[in-house]
Amino acid sequence: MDRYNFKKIEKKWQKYWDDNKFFSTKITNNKKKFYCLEMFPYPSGKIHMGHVRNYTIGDVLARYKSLQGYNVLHPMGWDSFGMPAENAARQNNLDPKTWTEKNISNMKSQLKKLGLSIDWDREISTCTPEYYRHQQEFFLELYDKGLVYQKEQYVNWDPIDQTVLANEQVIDGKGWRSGAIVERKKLKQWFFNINKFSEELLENLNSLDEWPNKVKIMQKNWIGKSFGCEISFKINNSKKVHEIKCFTTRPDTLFGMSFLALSVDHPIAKFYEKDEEFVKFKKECSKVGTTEEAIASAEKLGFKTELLATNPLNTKIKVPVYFANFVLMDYGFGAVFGCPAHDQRDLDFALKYKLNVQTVVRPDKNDNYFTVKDKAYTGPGYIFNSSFLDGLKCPEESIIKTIEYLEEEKIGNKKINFRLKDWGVSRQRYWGCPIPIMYDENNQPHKVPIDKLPVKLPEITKLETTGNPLDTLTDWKEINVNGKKYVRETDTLDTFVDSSWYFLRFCSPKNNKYGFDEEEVKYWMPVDQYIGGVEHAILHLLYSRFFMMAISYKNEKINIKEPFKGLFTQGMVCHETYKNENGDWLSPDEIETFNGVKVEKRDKNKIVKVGPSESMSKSKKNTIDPEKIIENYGADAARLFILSDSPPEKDVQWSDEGINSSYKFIQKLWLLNQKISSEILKDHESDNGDNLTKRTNQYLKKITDNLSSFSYNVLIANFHEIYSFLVKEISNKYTKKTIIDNYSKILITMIPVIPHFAYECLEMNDFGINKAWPNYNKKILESDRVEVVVQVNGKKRGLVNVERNIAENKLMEFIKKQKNINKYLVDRKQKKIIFIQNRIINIIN
RNA sequence: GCGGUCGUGCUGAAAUUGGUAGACAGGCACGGUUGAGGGCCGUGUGGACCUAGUCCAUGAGAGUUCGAGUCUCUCCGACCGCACCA
Repeated sequence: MDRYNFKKIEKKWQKYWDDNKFFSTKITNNKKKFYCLEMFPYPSGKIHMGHVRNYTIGDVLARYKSLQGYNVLHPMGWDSFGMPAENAARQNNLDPKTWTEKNISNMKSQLKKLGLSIDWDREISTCTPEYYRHQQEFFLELYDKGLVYQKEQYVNWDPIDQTVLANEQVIDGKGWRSGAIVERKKLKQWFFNINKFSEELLENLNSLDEWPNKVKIMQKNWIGKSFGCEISFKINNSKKVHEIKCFTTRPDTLFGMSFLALSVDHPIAKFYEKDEEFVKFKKECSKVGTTEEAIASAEKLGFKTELLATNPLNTKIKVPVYFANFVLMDYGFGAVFGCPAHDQRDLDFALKYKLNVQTVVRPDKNDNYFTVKDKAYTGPGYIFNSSFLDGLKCPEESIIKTIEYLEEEKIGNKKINFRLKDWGVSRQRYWGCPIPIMYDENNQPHKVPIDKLPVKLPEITKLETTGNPLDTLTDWKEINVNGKKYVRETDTLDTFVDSSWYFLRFCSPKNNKYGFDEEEVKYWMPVDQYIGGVEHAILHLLYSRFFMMAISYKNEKINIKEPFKGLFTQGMVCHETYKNENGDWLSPDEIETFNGVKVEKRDKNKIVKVGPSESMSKSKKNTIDPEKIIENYGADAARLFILSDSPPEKDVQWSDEGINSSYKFIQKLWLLNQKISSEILKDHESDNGDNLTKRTNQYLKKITDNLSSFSYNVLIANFHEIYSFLVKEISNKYTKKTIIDNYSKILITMIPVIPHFAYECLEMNDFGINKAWPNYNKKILESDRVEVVVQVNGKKRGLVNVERNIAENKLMEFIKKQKNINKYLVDRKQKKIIFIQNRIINIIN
C-alpha cells in the first residue's frame, strides 16, 4: 500500500483552493456571517511557531464555522510599518520598503503552505498608501471631532532608537525594543484623547462576555478609575498666597494631614528654578535606570520649601510643603496631602523627616489608646481627633460626609480620577504613516487638505544613522496650499494606530473612497472571534476599542460600540533549552540523542545540558523553523501537533516526539482509509449491529462540543479514539451505505484540523467535498441501556448495565442480585438512597 | 505592595461543570516481526499491602455535602499582569 504523500497532496489542495477562490467571500444576506480574525503579523522575514499556532487555531474555527453554513470572513494582512524595517534598512543599506515587501512575499508563501482558509483577495498591508491614506483621513476626522490635540510633554525618549516611546513601550525603565535606558525629554507631541472615553471603555468591559476575564481585569486596572475628591489648599510664604489642588480618595483623613507634597514638575516649581539645591534635588529625582519595582520601593525623598499649607478644615493648622520624588505630575494634580497615620508611603516620608503623625481613624470606636506608630492603619474603623467628623464610620460615612462639607464650603469637589493617560501618537521615525498636518509661518498647525491626501512617504535611498530622516528632506517638507507656503509635520504615527482599525479595512479592502464601506462594515462587524497573544491584552486591544469609539463618535452612520465580540488569547510555543559545556546556547539542530543522552552533533562526546522549556526565542536558540517542519512532516502534521498537546490558551511544548507522532497518526489514518475503501467495495448485505452508527454519533457530539469550547487538544484525543475504534470495528460486516454514512461524517470533522488529508480522502472515496457539518442524532445517542454507578456510603462499589430510565426500586432489586455489591448491603439497614436517573445510585446504611 | 491565574501519574494533559479520577498522547518496560538497528504490531505502566481482593491517592490542613479534583476557609508553592496612582 502507498504511503500518504503529503507533499503531493498538500500542494494539490492548496492549488485547488487557490484556483477556485475557495475561501473568497462576499456579503450574502440570507446567510449568517462569521468574522474570524487572527492578529495580523509583522513581516519580520519568516513565520515562527507562534504564528503557526495562532493561525491554526483561527483556521480550525473558520473552517468549522464555514462547514456549519456560516458566511465566513477570514482575512490576512501585514502590520508592515515599524522600526525593524528601518533598522534592517540601515544595517543592509537598502530601503525599508524593499525589505518589507520581500518579507511579505516570503511569509505569504509560508502561510499558504500551512493550508489556511484565507481570503487572499482581501490582503492588506499597512505601509501602502492605499491603506494609510485612509488612516490620515481618520486622523483629520478625529482632529475635527476634537479628539486629537498637540501639547508639549515630557516623553519617554529612547536614546538608541532616537524616538519617543509610549508608556506601555517602556518596560522596566527600558525601551521595549532597544533595551536602552529611557530618558525624559520635553517635546511637542500629537495626542489622541483616549481619556475622553475612559468611562465608556471601562463600562463596556461588562458587555464583553466572550472575552477572557483576565484581559478584562487587566484593562480595568489600566484604566484605573478611582473615586474621591479634589481639595483646594492655600499655600503661602511671607509674600504670596497660592492655591493648589490635590486629588484624594481619603478626604476623611484630612485632620491627620501633616505635610503637603508636590511633584518636581508642578507649576509651583518654576519659583525654584534658580535654587541650586532644588535643581540638584530635581536631578536626583529624575534618575531613571532602575526597575519599576525599585522605583516603587525607593527611598522617599523630599525637598523642604519655606511654604506652609493651610488645612482647609481647620485654618489654624499649617503644615510644611515639600517637593517629593514619589509624587507624579501626570496623575491627579501632581500634588498630594500627606496623612502619615493612614498611608504607608506618607508614614515612611513623615518618619524620615520627623513630621507629626496624627491618628484619626481607629478600628474600635472606644479604643482610647489606639495610635499609629510605625505601621499605617488603612483598614476600616471610626474617625476621631477630627472635630465634626468624630465618631463617623469609616470609610462608608466619613468620606461622603467630608465631601459634602468641602462642597458646601466651596473648597473641594467630588471627583473621579482615571489612571489612563492620553495616547501620544507622534514618533520621530521615517517608516510610519505621515501625520497629515502642516505648519504656517507662525508655526501654527493646519490640516493637510483632503484632496492632497495621501501624504506619501517619500522614497529615501539612504537613512541617516540617528534621528528622523524626514526632518532633513527640505523639498518634501515644503507644501503649497492656495499659494501659501507651509512646512509639513515630520513625525509619523505610532504603529499601534495602523493596527487599531485594520479589522475595518478587511471588510472592504479595496474601497478607495473611504477607509471602509458602510454597508460592508455593517454586515461584517463586529469581529466574532479575535485570536492572538495575551501580550496585546492592554495596548492593541484598548487602542482598537478606542478607535472604534472615536469613529462612531458624532457619526450617525456607524455606531459600533465594540470591535471584538469574542476574544481568545492563545499560549506561547515553548521548547527545551540547551547549553554546551561553556554555557553557550545551542539550537535543537545542533544536538542529537545518543544512547538516551543529549549530545552535540559535532562531537558526540560532548554532553549537552538540558534546560527548562521556555518560550521560543532567537536569543536562547530554542526556535524551530516552521518551514522545515512543513517540509519534513507536512502542514497537516504540524497543525495536528500544535493543537494536540495542550489546551490552546496554555503554553505548549514543542517536541520531536510530538511532531513525529502526529505525522505517524496521519499515516495510520491513511492506512485506515485504504482499509475502509476496500470494505466499501465488499458491500455486505446487512449490518452486523449498529455499533458503528452509535459510536459515530457519540463521536460527533464530542467533536462538536469540543470545537465550540476551544478544547482543541481534546478534539485531537477524540480523533485518536475514533481511529482506534474504526480500526477494529471496520472488519465487522457493514453495508456500503452504513460505512459511507458514518465514515464520510468522520472525515468532514477532520477538515478543520487536517484539511488536506480530509479533502483527499473525501474525494478519492467519492464522498463529495462540499458537504455540510454533520449533526449528531440525539435519538441514536440515547441507547436503551446505560451504565449506572453504584455507591455504598459514597464509595464506588460497582457498575451495573441496566435499561435506560430504570426505576429506583427495580434498580435496587437488580443490585441486590449482584454478589459483589450486595455484600456491602446485607445485615445493614438502609437509611437513605440517593438516586440520579441513568447515572448514579448511592445507598447509605 | 496591589490585582489575577493555577497546583492531578515519569511527562503533556482529560474529567459531561458537584456524581466511575487519570480519557488521549508522549516516555519507559516487556513480547512479536526483522540477519541487526530503525520502523511496525501487541501488552503493561498512580501508590501500598496480608495481591481472585482491599485500602490509600488530585500541593497541605480543615469545612459544607449522601458524594469534592471541582464549592468555602486557612496555609504552602508556582506563574502572569500592574506598580510611588494619592
